[in-house]
Amino acid sequence: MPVSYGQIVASIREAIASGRYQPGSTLPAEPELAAEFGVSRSTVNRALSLLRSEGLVRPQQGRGTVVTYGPAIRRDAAARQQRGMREHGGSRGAFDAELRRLGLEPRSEVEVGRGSPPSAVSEVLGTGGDVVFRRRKMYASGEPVQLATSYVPLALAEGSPIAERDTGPGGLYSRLADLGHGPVRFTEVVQVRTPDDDEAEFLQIDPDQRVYEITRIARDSAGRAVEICMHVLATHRWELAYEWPAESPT
Amino acid sequence: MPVSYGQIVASIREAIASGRYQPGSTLPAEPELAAEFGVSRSTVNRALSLLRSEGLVRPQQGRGTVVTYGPAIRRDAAARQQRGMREHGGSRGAFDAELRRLGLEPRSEVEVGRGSPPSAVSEVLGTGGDVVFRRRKMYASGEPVQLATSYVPLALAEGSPIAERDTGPGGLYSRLADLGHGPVRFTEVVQVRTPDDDEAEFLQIDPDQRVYEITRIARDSAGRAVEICMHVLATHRWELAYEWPAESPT
DNA sequence: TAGTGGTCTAGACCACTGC
DNA sequence: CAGTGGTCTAGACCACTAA
Repeated sequence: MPVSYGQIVASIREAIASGRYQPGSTLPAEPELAAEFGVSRSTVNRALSLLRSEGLVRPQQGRGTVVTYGPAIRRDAAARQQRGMREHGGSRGAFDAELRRLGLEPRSEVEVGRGSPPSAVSEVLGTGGDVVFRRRKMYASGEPVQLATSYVPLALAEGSPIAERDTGPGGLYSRLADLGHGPVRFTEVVQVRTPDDDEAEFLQIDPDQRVYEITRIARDSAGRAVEICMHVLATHRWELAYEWPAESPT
Repeated sequence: MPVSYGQIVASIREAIASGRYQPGSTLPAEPELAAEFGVSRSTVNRALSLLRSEGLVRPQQGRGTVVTYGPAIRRDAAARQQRGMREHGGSRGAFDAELRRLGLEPRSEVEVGRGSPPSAVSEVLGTGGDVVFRRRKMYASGEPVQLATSYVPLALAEGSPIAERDTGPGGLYSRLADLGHGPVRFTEVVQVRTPDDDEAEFLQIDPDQRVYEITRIARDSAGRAVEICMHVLATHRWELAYEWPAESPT
């Protein structure tokens, strides 16, 4: 009875969990593992591919296969929208504060523009018209970790810092509040999928790894959607936290 | 230049998205696709494996590879804990109402017991002692879709319907309210990982597909954790929805 | 029984790394 | 240069399905 591919996955995964292979260390080479398990290198390679797609291991051509460091950056959805959180986070809002609290160095690149949004977005915003979009690339201590694109109806954003590169203290939501459309209620929908080519390249992940796609809708006190934001994050680097009261006010 | 595995994935994915391959229909056989793309069957098989791990396609030995029906059952975390939702949902709480609204037939199997919880759970509950656990297997129109295990401190649950198979109208949270420990605040943490063998078998998914692992903590008005519940759901069948107010009361 | 997908093999060629 | 992982091949055997 040959040793199956799944057994090799389980065996290596267990060896990592138990500490026999330390994070940062290099696994035995594929031909070596093939000999150890008594299988061909193809079979070992397939097993390592699965572990790579989980983010447990990072095979590198010419170097070897290294065990990845721990997992998760926590994204706390409720806390991000707290006023206090935003104002302590420096000029760019929640992402900065979030990462600094974890001892990481946040950095963002913003691209601002106008145009017609994807149809799914324009349906929710209701206005048939154009939007201001803010496309952000976000880094933690130099490593790319998140993509986010915000859409705000052009009629709201025009003439305010929302349409500028720097939205000022407190970020986008504080500017919406200045305009009398401060968001009072948020919804997020979380999905998991494989990244497209652009996302995979930016996040430095493989096409068979997984990303969260998070769609947030911010509504003002009149119930109008004033911003839609789509986030893309690698699932093996992030965990998502939510908090809400038992009986939400309507 | 050989046609690469990634191109085949992209090509088939696109053919499905564009409707050239309809949900429920069967793809051309692997040897046929191999001829079409000019590659070996191994390469086609690998490409289909990836599409299978995404849940886009379901290869079946002896039958063929069928295109999967649409994706998502929505799990609305905030709405689940609304009193009105619970009471309209029949006897077993939120899950039933959730699925009925989607036109699916809910069914649950519950196993109730006492014992010492996993260490991570007992840390949060604070009490070093035992718990009542409620392990549920949940089905939608006969198909297994969710695993959930609740932990409630034994001191709280003892002598109440919480420790029985049927928790009565409104479910577990209504019984906690009866005891003066009705939850007023919820937190959930979402992670994505591969299923263990038991989960894969119950959910009828492959070991390289992905599940959400959701950890919910329910707290009473004193801030005490009165229940911890862990959910396991296949990522390709569910999307998660959250809703919360801008300035949450402390 | 013929045809399907699941899996493993032995070998090959490649791009890349580090000495 | 030798050694690494990435990928593809041609073939094999298996378990399973449907006729």
